[in-house]
Amino acid sequence: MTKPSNNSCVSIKQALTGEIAADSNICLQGWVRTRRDSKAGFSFINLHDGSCFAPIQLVADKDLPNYDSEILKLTTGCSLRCQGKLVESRGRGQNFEIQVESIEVLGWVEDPDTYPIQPKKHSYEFLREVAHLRPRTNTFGAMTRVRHAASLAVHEYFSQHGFNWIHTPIVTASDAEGAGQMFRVSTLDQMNLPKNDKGNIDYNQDFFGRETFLTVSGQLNVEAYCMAMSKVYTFGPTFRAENSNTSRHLAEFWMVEPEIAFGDLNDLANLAEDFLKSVFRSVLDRCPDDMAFFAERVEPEAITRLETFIEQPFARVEYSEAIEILQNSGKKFQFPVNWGLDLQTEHERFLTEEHFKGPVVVMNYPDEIKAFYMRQNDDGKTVAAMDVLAPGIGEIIGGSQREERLDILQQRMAHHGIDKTEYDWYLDLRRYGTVPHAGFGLGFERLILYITGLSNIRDVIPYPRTPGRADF
RNA sequence: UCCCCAGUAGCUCAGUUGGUUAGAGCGGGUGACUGUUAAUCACUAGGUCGGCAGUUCGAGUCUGUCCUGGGGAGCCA
Repeated sequence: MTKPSNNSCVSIKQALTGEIAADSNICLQGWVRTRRDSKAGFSFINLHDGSCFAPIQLVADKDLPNYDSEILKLTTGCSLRCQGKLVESRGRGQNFEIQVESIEVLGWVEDPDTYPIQPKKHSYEFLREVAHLRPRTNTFGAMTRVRHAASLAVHEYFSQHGFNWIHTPIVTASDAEGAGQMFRVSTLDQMNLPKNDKGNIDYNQDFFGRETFLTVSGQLNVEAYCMAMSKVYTFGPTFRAENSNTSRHLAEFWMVEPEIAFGDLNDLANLAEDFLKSVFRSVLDRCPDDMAFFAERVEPEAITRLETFIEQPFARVEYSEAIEILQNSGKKFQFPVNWGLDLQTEHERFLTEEHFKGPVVVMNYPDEIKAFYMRQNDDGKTVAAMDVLAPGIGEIIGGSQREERLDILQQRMAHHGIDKTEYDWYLDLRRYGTVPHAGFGLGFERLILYITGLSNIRDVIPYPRTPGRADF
């Protein structure tokens, strides 16, 4: 027997936003956040269902048949279905509430004493240990809705600007993209690895007939589609096996990588700026309650700094100028500032937080510290690379114009020790109708960090994967 | 991977120069009270003080080591 259809139920969001007429009889389903009893003969139950930030208040009268047997025993986390009338609230704190006509308990909390999610402040560290239950908290509910809104905003922006979303592969054979350590993908018996005549592991016998890994970037693949579709982007999971233990790194994260044909580094910087502002605007519009919560409880500037970000043009500075600014700052840095060295975290922070007091695009870096595919500038010593630095989180976007000239790309590959045979297909893109093109990579979780004001990247993805941890 | 910090009740924390039976708030249970808002009040249950080894008459407290977590750095998105 199946239960009666519940499709007559509405979401708490629908009930609270005035979408449903007052005095309507409606059905709601959700989880109990708190219960308060009045001996005057009723209980208040705050119910949440993830549809919006606010819970809805159920007013359950003692005359309900299961009042003593069940309703008085509801604790935080219990799930229930409720039938009742949507009425204007007689109390303060909410406009509408539900005058309950019936409550059906769907799931009890079997041991309320040890149920980890309580209506109180928990530490983020503790909540990471219960990552399967933390979406029931205000913070993670809000983060989840904001993450969703930002995802949609990414797709909407690109779609409205004529980009095609390209589903680049997760499994790759490229092992030298220069973007970091890779996770091996293999079906070989780890206890009994086949060897070739040289005594090495014989990957010819592996699933793909060769060594394969999880992708560290969809960029090279998406460039090929860029050379046909003109404007493309990837948005998917990315894997780095670096032993990075910081609040800004994950082993599995989501990356957005647009690529534009017929464009140069300035076009790319324009795209980055317009794109970020559009996403922020969209999240502020879609998630006002969630953002208000972050501003109130997590980061007071959460909303105002996004608004400022949207209004102000990005500062743009040449790498060489940035070095001069740092050298003339009078600041004592722990790491040296010299032309040819990469910017350290402390340098990025000075530029964004003290000198420019806002986001900065740093352009045209020394070629020696950048990847092989970045376009050589005419000065012979820099490449057309750019980083977008944001206050508080550092590098949020890294990108470049790509080297579209076959001979120079081959020289750079040789210089970086890249095996040309592995990248012959990539060189084909320069042999057959090459055009100037450019693209960047955006760490999606870093974007969510910046939007929410949360400070640890493990708290803006449902199940964080970091060195030594792959729970849940 | 390197440097620093932390680990005490289900959770958040206090615990003095080493000294009897380790405390509080929240959460749970019981009761009182109230159109309540993380309600309030009273009572109550709940702890091998991260593991192991050591110093000491005596260790939550000191030492070593391991584990776990956090912050910072490197690497990067």
